[in-house]
Amino acid sequence: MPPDNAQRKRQRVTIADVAAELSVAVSTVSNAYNRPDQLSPELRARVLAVAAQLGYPGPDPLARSLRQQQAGAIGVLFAERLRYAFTDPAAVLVLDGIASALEQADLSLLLVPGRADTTTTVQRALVDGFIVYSMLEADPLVGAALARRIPTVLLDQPPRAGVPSITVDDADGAHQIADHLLRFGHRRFAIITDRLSEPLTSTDLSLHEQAAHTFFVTQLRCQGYRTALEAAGLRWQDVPIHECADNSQADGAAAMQALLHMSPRPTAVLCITDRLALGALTAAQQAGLAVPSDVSIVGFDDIPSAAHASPPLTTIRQAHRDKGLLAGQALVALLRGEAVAERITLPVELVVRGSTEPAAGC
Amino acid sequence: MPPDNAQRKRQRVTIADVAAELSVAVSTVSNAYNRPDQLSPELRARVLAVAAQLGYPGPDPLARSLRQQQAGAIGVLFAERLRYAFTDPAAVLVLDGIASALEQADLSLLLVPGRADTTTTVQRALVDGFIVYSMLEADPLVGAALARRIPTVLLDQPPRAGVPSITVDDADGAHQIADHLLRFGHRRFAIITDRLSEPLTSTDLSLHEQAAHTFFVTQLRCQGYRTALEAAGLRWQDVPIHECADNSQADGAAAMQALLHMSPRPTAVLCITDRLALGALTAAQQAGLAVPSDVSIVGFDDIPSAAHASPPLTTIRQAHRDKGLLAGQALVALLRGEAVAERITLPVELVVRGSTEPAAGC
DNA sequence: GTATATTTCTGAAACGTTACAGACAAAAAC
DNA sequence: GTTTTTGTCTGTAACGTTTCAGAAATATAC
Repeated sequence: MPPDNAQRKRQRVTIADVAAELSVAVSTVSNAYNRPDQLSPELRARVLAVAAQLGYPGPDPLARSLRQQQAGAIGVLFAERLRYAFTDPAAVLVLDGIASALEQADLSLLLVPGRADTTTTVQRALVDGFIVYSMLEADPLVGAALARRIPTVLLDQPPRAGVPSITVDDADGAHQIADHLLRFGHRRFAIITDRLSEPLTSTDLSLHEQAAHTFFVTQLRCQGYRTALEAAGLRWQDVPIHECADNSQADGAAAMQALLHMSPRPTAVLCITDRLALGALTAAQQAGLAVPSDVSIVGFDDIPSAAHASPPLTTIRQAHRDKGLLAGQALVALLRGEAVAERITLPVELVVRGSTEPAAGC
Repeated sequence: MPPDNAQRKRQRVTIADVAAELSVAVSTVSNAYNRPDQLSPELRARVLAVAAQLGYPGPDPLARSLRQQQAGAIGVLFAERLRYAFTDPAAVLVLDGIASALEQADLSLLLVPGRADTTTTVQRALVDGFIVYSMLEADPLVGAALARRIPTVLLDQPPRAGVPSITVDDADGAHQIADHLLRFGHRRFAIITDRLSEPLTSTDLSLHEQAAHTFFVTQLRCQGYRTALEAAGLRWQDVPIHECADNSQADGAAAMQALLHMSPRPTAVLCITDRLALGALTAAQQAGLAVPSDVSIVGFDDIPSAAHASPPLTTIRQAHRDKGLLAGQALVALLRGEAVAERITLPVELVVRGSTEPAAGC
């Protein structure tokens, strides 16, 4: 299709053209669209007819939004790559929840691409507010969003004073699921996690230093594992941690393969997400190991496919969709000038399924 | 959190305030942000310092967009409920593809909620273009989008003159997969489809009448089934069609249960999507039937979980992600004033897996 | 030392609306 | 027959930027 068709950028028809054609005031044309009660039905009909004839596409949204000082959309900042939003099952559920909240408020949802090299998309996003979801605390995009000084809600983010935050009790979940394995008599653990800036092998201080470069939920979950294992008398330094570049099944499988070469082999593998766990599961089985009799594997998140794996995955359930819904509702409330809780922490629940059993010799 | 905190709508700081404070022209402040080469580094530093001190959040995106006549985002119209976009695996892949294309062009993606009762969200969407994806042709939202007279690409939609359209050869796919079953000797078919306005049991004319109220791909696929079956000497009127309200596994299962009560029972079930097929599969198995020996089941789309089902699903593969990518790229080209193909049709591929086998007695 | 660039800053005109106060006439109230 | 209300329509001032031609000052060329 040549560009010189109906979609070509031809001379723009504005409200002024319609007004001129009819010899009425521009405000009258405006009223025809926005306040039908402010003019006679006959005139309104004429205005609309002339507008159609002239090819006037209706009031320009940008001009209207500038005048009314509202964009009618909220922005979601999530992950480095926009496409990731559509790939991760847990994220999909969260976005679904956000979408539900917005739908009720007639707001649109702007997905802002998070290229690390520029913050301009955030600075120029036409939105009335932001939901910042699972970004690195040090990510410039987060700073750029907060610098906009528009209503913002943090979701799975380190809380900041003055900004409503919704978080999940990830540390508790990690603690619970590690405890579950400890009660089964497991003593040789390994951890498969997504990207850490450095292995979590040093002191608390170092934990804090690297915090800004580690995903908040990753931090919390690792902390949960740690406190549980240390409470059982295990030394954190002795627990092998395998770090994956991506939260994907493929990376989980690769990590598992690496762990299987260790000796003594771990009898329980703590995966920081279900996707990694599912990968680990298949890798273990392909290596000829039986799950859970040779090795117990647990995940985190209870994504839909966790229940359908064989064996089904023992994991930590959280209400992904409600989490998103809550965040969306909080932002909507903020936009309306209503009060909002500064901090909400959602509970988690241990879901025991077939991928775990007592350690051999118990 | 009380609304009177840092996020309260306080007196707004504009570029003029910064300029006044410094006794420079507003254009100088503007240049400090947008054209650093247009002013001395010292003055620029002073401007930025004063801006920070005054709490100026940077140039207002709405005003900038109005002035520059571009929103920096494109809108996607999809399904009735925004949340559906995040639920359907095929749609997720398509959106992922669209997102990739936009990411490269530094454009954001606006998901417009499609409430049938109002078109205002479409009319007011702050976007430079639209991708209309799998909407009912008669949906007012589609009309509203086209009425905006901004660059638009149709995806899995009935083509319209002057608007670039990207479609998939769904009819061919349906024909192929029906043929596959016919070659296996099947003669007793049933069809499970998503919402139709009326059962597809009448003449071609009626097909056209209801077209505007049926999803385009549903139409194409049903046509494909029909031509294949009729070419094999079967009468379309004799083929039971079960219509589902939603494209969900649950609805597919319910449909299958209904079909199982028929006698003679169909030996082959054509499902118009993989999700319906997966539901049908489990329902058949729960009813004590073996798939494929008692009944062959096929899907359409080759979503990721189709390969992981047991038995894995025979289906029609299409390049969901590439489809979205192509649509995104076409829209980007349109926005740049480049020429774009008016019509692209993507091929499909039959993927034979374990859910089909020759009919008993062959 | 004049003419020509170059750098740095300015002012006003858009961008296309909507909100609001008011003008005018016709209808309603007393 | 005056006042009050109602119904229609108008004009103008925002909304907060960016753009662009040009002014002023400073540097460069000859």
